[in-house]
Amino acid sequence: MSGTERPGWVDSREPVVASVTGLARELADPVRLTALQLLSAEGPHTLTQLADALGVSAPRLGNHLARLRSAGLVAVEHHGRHAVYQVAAPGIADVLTALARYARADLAAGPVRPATADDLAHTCYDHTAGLLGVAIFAALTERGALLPPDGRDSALALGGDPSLFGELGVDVGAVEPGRRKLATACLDRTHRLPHLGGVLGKAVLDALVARDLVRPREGARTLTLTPRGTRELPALVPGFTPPSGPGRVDSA
Amino acid sequence: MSGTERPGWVDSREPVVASVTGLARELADPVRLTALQLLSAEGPHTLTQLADALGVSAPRLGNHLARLRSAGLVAVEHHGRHAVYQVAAPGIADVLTALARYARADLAAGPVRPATADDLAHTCYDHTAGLLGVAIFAALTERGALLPPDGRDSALALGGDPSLFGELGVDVGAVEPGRRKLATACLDRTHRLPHLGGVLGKAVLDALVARDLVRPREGARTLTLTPRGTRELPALVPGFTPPSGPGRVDSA
DNA sequence: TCCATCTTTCACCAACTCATGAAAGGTGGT
DNA sequence: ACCACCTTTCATGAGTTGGTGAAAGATGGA
Repeated sequence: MSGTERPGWVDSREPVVASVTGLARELADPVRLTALQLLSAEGPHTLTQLADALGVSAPRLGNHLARLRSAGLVAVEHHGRHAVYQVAAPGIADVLTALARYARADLAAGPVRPATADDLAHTCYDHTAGLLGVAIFAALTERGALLPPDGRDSALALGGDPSLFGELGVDVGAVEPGRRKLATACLDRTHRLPHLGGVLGKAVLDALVARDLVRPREGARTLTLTPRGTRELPALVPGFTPPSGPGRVDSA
Repeated sequence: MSGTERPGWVDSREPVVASVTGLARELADPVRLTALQLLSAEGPHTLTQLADALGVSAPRLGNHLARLRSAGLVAVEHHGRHAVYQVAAPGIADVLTALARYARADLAAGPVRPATADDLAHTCYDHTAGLLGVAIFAALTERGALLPPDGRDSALALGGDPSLFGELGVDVGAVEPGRRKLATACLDRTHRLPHLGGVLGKAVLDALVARDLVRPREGARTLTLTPRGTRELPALVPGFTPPSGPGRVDSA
């Protein structure tokens, strides 16, 4: 449908083009990308918290954060001698999610099948991570059981429709937050998408184990899918499709 | 910039990180971004078609397309002396959509409110463009009335649920494609999101005019929202919210 | 006050990106 | 065969980006 050709299609001064390419440039570096993913999923962090988490030096991270700041993507608030960073552009989360999903499809189409058993499902402290954990989180937010993280608070708010929690075997009202937070988002290290943590995350994992859908392996973090889990989880958690065959996947 | 990163969060060899940052790098240039947007929305193009449309020289575009090709984002097929390019990674459309939506929110939050009357709604040949056209297209695909473009065919396929067409006042069965295609995606120049073209696009515009929701201005491409349109269109087209009043907009 | 800690800035150097223009493959029509 | 056209490659040079380490602001506690 390209009819009349005016110059201006490709013009870095065009606002939308400038906005998109500017954002893409910021996301094109591993440090900046990971920092934004962590801030977006898990809420505000101090510079050293972030530097520790990412395993980079403080000056290196500081330079990148300064860039992100002048791009308007993060904001800093000084509390005493600590600099607390948080995302400043709320819409960034959708972009990060779209990119992470693209990467999953991209790698799945590639030569190496990355889905080891450990990648399929494992525990992160006491909650579910891996592809299963990520799929559960996505289903919860899409079904309105959970509000997606807003990058400003490390605690997650519940949505208006907790029915999916019920289908998973969790009675939300019965889950008591003790010292721990009720629900948090925890960025999956490999998939770069959030999974559910906190007391509610533990409750979901307990329910899955109680229903014999997954089974923890002794002394390891890997969760194995039971035959029943392989059969029932894809229907229970839209978007979760174990890659061909039962829980056993031979790794290197 | 690379090399000595410890196995950890920030490692450009980590597959997901490499995939995302690699994609972001490709999207960080106006020529590559626009080429991908055009190919993704409107289907395959020849190199010179693209170069004409974008207003750049053939060698310049060729270099960028070579990059996109080795990044696996586009594929080329040689037909005689023509090189036909098309997108090779289907998931790219979702990323481009997310980025364009981010840009809209980003610019709306900025100092200058870009929503002129012309930007709100105007005609593109004989169909609806501007914010209204883009919102109609998004609503049609999300409601299942239209399948989103797949980057391989310039013609769009209809979805399984044409009810939104009915609500817009269009009887899909009565629309006869003559020489023109029934439905095409046409990339909006400013918003970088598709709107509906083809005979069906004309039918939608005609229906909106017949219902006195919008009114074409004599001798201009600008469409003005009627009071009725201002009242009824937001309910009819989810996602379309005229920025508080027909013409003038004051900053928040 | 001094000291430890957290944060930011700076300059240098290596590596990368991109536009340009010329020239070299290919292909089809005459 | 020739010519016109479409496409690709190449080298150059200007500009940008990113890691590093040292050093300079800030802040709070002793």
